[in-house]
This record gives sequence, C-alpha cells and structure tokens, in this order.
Amino acid sequence: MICLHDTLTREKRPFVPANPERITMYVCGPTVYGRAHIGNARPAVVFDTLARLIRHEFGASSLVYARNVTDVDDKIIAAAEVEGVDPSVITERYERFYLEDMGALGVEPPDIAPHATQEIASMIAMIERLIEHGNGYEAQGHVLFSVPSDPDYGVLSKRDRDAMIAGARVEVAPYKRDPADFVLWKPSDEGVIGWDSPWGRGRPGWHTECSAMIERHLGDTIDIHGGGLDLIFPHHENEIAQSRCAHAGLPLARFWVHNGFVDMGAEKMSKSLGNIITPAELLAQGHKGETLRLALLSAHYRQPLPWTEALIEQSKTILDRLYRAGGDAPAGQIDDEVLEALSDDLNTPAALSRLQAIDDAATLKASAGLLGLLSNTADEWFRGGGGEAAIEARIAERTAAKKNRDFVNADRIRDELKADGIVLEDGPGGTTWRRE
RNA sequence: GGCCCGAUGGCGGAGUGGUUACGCAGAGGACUGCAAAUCCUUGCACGCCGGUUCGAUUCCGGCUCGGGCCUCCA
Repeated sequence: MICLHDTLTREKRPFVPANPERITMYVCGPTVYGRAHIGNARPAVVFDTLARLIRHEFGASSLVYARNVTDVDDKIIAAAEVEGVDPSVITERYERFYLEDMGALGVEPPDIAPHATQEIASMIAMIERLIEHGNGYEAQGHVLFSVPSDPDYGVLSKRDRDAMIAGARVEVAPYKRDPADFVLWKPSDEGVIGWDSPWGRGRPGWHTECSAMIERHLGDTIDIHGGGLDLIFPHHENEIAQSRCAHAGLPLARFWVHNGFVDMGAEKMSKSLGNIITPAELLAQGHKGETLRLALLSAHYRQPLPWTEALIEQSKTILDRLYRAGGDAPAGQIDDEVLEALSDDLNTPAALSRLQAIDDAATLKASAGLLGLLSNTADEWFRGGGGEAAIEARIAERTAAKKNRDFVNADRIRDELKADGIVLEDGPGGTTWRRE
C-alpha cells in the first residue's frame, strides 16, 4: 500500500488509483532554453523513483508517465534572438542536453514526452471550450481566463482572489477584466513564432499547454500530478481552473505531489539568483551520476535539500560501500523494509538507511535498483576507464617487491598510483585496485 | 503586507507521547610490513516561552529565526 502526500488536502493518504491497470502521472518538465541545474534534476529523479515504485507495486505496464517539454516560451524566443537562430535550434539542443543529463542520473525516459508546439490544436480547442462556457474572453488579440468565473479558484495554493490582488507585484495589463485573470493565448508579432487561431496569429500562454496535453494524452482526471513547489502558484492553480472548467467540474488530479527545493546556502538554487550548479558541471568534475542521484534522494522529497560538496562526498562513500556489498550480485527479492519506507510517501532517507543494513547481496542489489541505484557492476563502478593493463603491470611489480620485503619500493609504487587516483587494497586473495 | 512551510548532534537526515533511527566525519580497538578496505566499540541533538499530560523532541498556543510563493522558476 503506497501512501502519498497530497498538496490539495495537505495530508498523506493511501494511493488508490482510479484504474490500477492504467495509472496516469504527469510531471511538469523542462522549458528548454538552458542547461538544467541540480534543482531541476530533483523532480526528475523523485518522480522517476515514484514511477519505479508504482511499477513494482502495480505491474510494469500499469503506469503511463508523461513529462512534457515546453518548447514555445518567451525565454526561448529571447534566447533564439540572442543567437540569431530559429527557436527550434535552441529547443532541440537543450532538450538533448536535458535527456543526457537526466540519463546520467539514472532517470528513465517517461512513457510520453509531449511537446507544446505539437499540441497547438488541442490547446485552441480547449480555449474555445472555455470561452463557450463563459470562463474565457478575448481582448485585444489575447484570450484570458476569467478568474471570477471560477468560484473554486485558489483551492490548491489556499489563497483567495483578494489576497492575490493585494499582493500583486506586477502591473495589471489594461486588457484584463479582472486583475487576477491570466493569459490563455497571446498574439505573436511579425517574425515571432506563432500559429493561426480564431483570435489571430499567436501562441499559447504558459499554463494552457499542460492542461491540453494532459487531456489529450492521459484523460480528464489523472492519478498524480507532480512538479516543484514553486509551480503550485500560479501554474498548477491555473491548470486546475482551466481543466476543471473545461471538464464540467471534474478534478484534474487525484493527488498533487510537489518536491522541495535544492538549496545553495540558505537560498533555493535558481537561474534568476545565479547560484546554480549543473549535473553537467559535476559530471565533468568526475562525479558520477549515480552519486548525484543518491545525494538528491538523501532527503525526503518534500524537504529542502542543502547542496554541498560534503553531501556529494558522503554520497560517494555510501555508494562505494553498497557496491562492495552487493554490486556484483544478481538481483534478488526486494527488501520489505525498503519497500515499506518508499511506500510511506517515498521516504527515501529511511529506505537508504535500511539499504545499508541489508546482509544479503542479492536483496541489496534488487532493493537499490528500486531507487535507481547499483545499476552497474562493482567492476564498472570502481574500475574501467582504460589503462588497466599498465595498472596491473605496476601492481605485479609491487607484489614482487613486497615478496622480497622491499617495502620502500612497494610503497613508492603504491604512492605513485595513488597520485593518479588509483587506490590499492591488499587482501587475502592478492591486491585489488579501484579509482577514487 | 497576504498565504504557505520549516527549525533534530560537527555535518546530512528519519522518526516518535515514555527505552531518542541511520549515515558521514571524529575517537579507540581488531586486522595489515605500513596502508586501504572490512569488522567491533564509542562521544555528540530534538530553537525559545507557556499549556495539555503521570510524562513532550513528538500535541496545542505564542515568540524568535530561516525559507518559499504572491513575477519566469523544479
């Protein structure tokens, strides 16, 4: 029995899918205008882990997991202008990078990856329906969602319309009937990416795409909608409003799951604060993707995660130990306590703790696999990378020196290898080596 | 200003109305030619003030501090 915390009700409750043979999960994916940072990677890893758990619990083919790619957006347009290229050059490049980076973290591709630019027709259809129902209106080439037309607006973020207006820090656009109204469709100037629509040439607003893609690929009401904490308002609030109004009051999602931030110091990591660090950089420094994955899972997904060098080192140490204990074992049964921890609102810290106490190698291998860990053999983890023959030759040299009790030379060879990042370990069966 | 969330040992981080996980780092020991790895042992905490209770780190209220959202944001 999996239990999940639902942001809508702010409580943890049993996850009972509407249809256990077709469980639907949608997670807000990247806007592809720049390289993903570690904070962006957290939801990818968290929901990848949740997907693994659901598949284990309900069957490999039980889950339909969709993660969108936002490939039309003002930031993309701006980036394309800076480089003097078509927006598709930007979006294709950064989507490729995104998949590479997430792949390195052991994130499996979702079942469906809808692209906003490929879904314009369904967005237009949904906007038309909203206008018909009196939830949307056209004004100066824009189409806006009428927040006052939806009495339930604000349920997810727990704020009422007046509070939002009182706290508004942006000047209200003159074409809005109500200050809280948000854009469903906006006009595109000459030379800017756009599509023909009943309201002229334009492009969809930020929130429209998710609602339309969910409807088309997954249905009116999905089981799980995920994303980062910062998407609760306005993005998910607006999605809820659009979808509910377009679907005669049916709820958009049965569970809303939000992950906390990765912090740098006391603040969240974000591009606008300029305090980002990317998986690509860390990988280039020689850290392994699996180390970063374990680091991202070391705190509960709803808690903030302080990102430090020490966290990476600790994660590496833990993985080294896990690999020694079970890296080469065949996958056996999954440990009950690991499963129990993960089933309790994805308590990965507790699962990780339990992992380190498992005696049986095969059980360890399988249980770690549920978290997307221990995906290599111990040999791949500790060694590999070329130059093995030369290293073996040096070790043979040292073994000969040791046999003659020439410890000065034996230690010199060991120190020289150590300087190259090769650590030797003398055991009863001879000397083994690993890369630091 | 409004609305949310959090505060656990040197660090990371679960959890619980009463014996306070676990990991990393540290200390001691075993093993080793010396190391490394491994194993054993070990010190260290529940922001402050009230309340409820036989008993609170855990529940309630207040306070302080920190963070988030209200604008693009995972």
